[in-house]
Amino acid sequence: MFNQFRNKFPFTDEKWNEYINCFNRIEVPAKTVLLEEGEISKKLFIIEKGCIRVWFNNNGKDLTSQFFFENQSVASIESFMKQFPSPVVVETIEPSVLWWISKKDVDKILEEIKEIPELRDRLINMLFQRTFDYMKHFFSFIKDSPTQRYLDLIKEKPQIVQRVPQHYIASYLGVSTVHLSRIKSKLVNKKD
Amino acid sequence: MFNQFRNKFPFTDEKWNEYINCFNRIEVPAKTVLLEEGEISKKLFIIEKGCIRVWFNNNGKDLTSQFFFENQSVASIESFMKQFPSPVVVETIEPSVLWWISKKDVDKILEEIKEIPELRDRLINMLFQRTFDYMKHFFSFIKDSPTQRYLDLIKEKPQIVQRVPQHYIASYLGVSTVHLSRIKSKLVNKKD
DNA sequence: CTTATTTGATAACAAATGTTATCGTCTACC
DNA sequence: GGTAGACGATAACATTTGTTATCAAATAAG
Repeated sequence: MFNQFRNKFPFTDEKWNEYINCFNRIEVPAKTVLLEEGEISKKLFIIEKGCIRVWFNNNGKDLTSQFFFENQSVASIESFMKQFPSPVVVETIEPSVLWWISKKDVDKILEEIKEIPELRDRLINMLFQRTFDYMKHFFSFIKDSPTQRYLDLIKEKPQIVQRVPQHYIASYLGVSTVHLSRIKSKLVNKKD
Repeated sequence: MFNQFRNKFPFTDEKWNEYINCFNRIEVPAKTVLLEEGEISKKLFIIEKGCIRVWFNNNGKDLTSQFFFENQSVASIESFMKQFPSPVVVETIEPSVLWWISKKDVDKILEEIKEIPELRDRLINMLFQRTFDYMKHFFSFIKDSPTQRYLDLIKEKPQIVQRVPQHYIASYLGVSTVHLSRIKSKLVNKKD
């Protein structure tokens, strides 16, 4: 699982192994809640196999804000970083194989590597990039119609359209499942 | 104009005056465009008197993303910081008295004060805060109805409701002017 | 293999929102 | 003081989207 990243980090083999050993492998079924709303996040997950969604409760309906797939790391960033109660739920969609690392170990590693400016910059960049992605998603709610958002999703994140059940996609696009069905059927008819 | 901030900065009088002298006072009528869409931002503005909106063109209709009032600083942050073409237009709403400072002078000052960690942190915090505000605004588009957004606006930013023409508020809330009128009239009737 | 659950499509109706047009008021400017 | 333009309210109608209900297909669990 981790060997593929080995050459990206300037650590001694000893350090590398020490860090790898902080991770714990688990297998969970579909629809496993990894972090409840209101809970304080203590674990960061990396996906070996499977798929996770992050959502929050909005007047009884769930609104999906992000999807994650293989090799991505997942947490309620605000809750994990600042140890606030999480505003979101983290939940598997498919049966998944995950590796988790505790907040304590992450802090320890971050402390140890903070002298390596190359890594620090990469980390800050990662956080920024995620923030930008988030912004872009929100932005599209204001700018684009649901139909346009769906077309963009097909183009830019085909994995989501292919692997995720449609009602989660509807909740990600901010429309009802019925309306997403309508959108799809209109698109098909337009092509004819 | 600047004396009110004097005690917030740990500079010698000499440095303070040098920095103050980087600012240029201008008076402009209402609806003056301070930064065009696509232009690279070279000036940061501080408002002594008046009111500014930042908006972008979305399929021919303008969509206001932010309002600024007295004592706030205004720029297309992305364009000013990274010298990209601006995605937004910066435009006065009322006749305004502004102070501007050039990108060059800002860079010079930032370079000089980067050794003062207190100031650096305050600056980073400011940027973060603005990003959070932005996020919060976007978020409300997904979570809340236009009516709810309008009620929140009255509560949290009464200045906007009081000073800004209604069609700009409609464009800020993401609804047509007609619909904002409807929302207002429904609210009035409900109170009776 | 059988059954329960999940998923997705569709219809019928309701509610929200946009569009266009008209009118009245207010304000800036000559 | 008169006039053009900006601003806001309202009506009538169109379009988009949500809601509820029903059915069919796919999938998972026993």
